Amino acid sequence: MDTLTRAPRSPDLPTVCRSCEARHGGVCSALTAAQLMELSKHSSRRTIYAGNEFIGQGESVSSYSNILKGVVKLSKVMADGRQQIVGLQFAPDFMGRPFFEQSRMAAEAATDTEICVFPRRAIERLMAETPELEHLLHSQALEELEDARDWMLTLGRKTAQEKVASFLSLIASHGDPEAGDRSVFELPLSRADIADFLGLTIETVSRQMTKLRKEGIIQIENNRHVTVPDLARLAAAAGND
Amino acid sequence: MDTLTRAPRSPDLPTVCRSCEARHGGVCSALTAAQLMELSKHSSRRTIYAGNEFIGQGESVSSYSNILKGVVKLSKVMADGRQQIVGLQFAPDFMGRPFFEQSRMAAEAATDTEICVFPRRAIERLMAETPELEHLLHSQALEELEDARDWMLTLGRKTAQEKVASFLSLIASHGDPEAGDRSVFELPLSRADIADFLGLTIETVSRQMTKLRKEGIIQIENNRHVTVPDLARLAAAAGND
DNA sequence: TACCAACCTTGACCCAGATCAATTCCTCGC
DNA sequence: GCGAGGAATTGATCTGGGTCAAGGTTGGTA
Repeated sequence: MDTLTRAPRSPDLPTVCRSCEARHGGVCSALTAAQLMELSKHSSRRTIYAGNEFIGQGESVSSYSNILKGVVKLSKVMADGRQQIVGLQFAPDFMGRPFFEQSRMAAEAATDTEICVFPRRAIERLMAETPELEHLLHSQALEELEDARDWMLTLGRKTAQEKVASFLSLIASHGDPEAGDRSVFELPLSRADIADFLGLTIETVSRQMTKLRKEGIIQIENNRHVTVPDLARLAAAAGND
Repeated sequence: MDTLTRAPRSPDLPTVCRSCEARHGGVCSALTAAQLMELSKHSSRRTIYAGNEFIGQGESVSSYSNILKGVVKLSKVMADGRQQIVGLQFAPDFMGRPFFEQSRMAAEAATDTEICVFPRRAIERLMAETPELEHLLHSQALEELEDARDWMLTLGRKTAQEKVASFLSLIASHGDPEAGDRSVFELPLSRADIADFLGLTIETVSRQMTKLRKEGIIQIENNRHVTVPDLARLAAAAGND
């Protein structure tokens, strides 16, 4: 590993994953063009339809992936069926649990999702020879940790109203930036999923959405299409300082 | 960084932090003896008494530390004072938020605590030149992330009874292993802290402890000293499959 | 050995959110 | 356009855990 000579990054070669024919998110930006080409040979694109679970809780994981499009929910389930969504992954997030053979949660497509899959071994080899890649994944993990801890505050200490407003704020800030306008977005989750994310019931989520609507903080069309006239007001309703 | 020659690990030199005169936890095991000696020059030992906050929320962080003894609680506070403990750090955990200049939470000693402090820059320099160190901190971060997500399930979906039992299980499994027996331990947190960790009130924590006591699942002496006759029964009460 | 202050427990009551039970609303196939 | 079936809303009622209010313990101090 010490003796490995890394190919210099060449600006001539496109830094895209060939098999995906799409620019990857974070992972690829730490790789040289040569490494990317090599990785491309082992990677493949997959489409996963909404509601499809593609990694089960307790399952062994032999591949990692980049999310190219869509939203993936990560959840933990108790023996009696109680469920908690512990994280959402948006494009262009990298998904994988380096070092853990067994997944301790399930991954399911919330919306129709496209991912680029590479074998676990390929990433681990690259990580061993490219400190920049490990650094990138490390900082991603720390950000996810920070997000998870923010959500713990939401779960443990906020009221139903604040939880729902927090969720809407989260989606507003992670929503498709192509639309340009952060104040109009589609909800990627059903009411049932929102409830599982917030530690509430479907009925409570629905009631709080109605309440926010009647207070003029949000507008809802066709269940999923949300408009927020004033994002600051929503943030205030979420209890954010 | 590519050209840096790392000193070989020498078995003759003790891999301990000189100024601490104590063996470090994870961080130091990835360093060579020479690096450890160098790090020792910049590190110092500190004692922090229970209840002392040593990193404030929003404060800028210029040093990292190893916990040598004691328990540290990490917490987030809302503008109106509602508080959530988002993690506990036990010896010999490494504490620090590489890459984040600003701490987004507070760190406070739960019990009397001894830490070994080094400047942020020193660790960052070492991390840049030692991939093993980054790898170690990366895997620690992933484990903390997994723990945080497990706790999200506890916060979002468990009953008060299950939450308290989950907390006791956690302490039993992280408690001082010198005692040998995992079924007898001192609680490192007050009832108020336990409540903040579980998203409950003091009164509810107290009532659930009494209930567990009356059911014979635990014994309590002097508020803090706990005996668990049957750890499996406690785990079952915590809702763990 | 007595006092004080912080911490913990217990009781009575209340309310936010859960549960149970209908409707009503979308979406999609035909 | 029509109907079927899942998804969402709304209403009525219940309850787990919060709130408010006393006491009881414990440990430190003199």
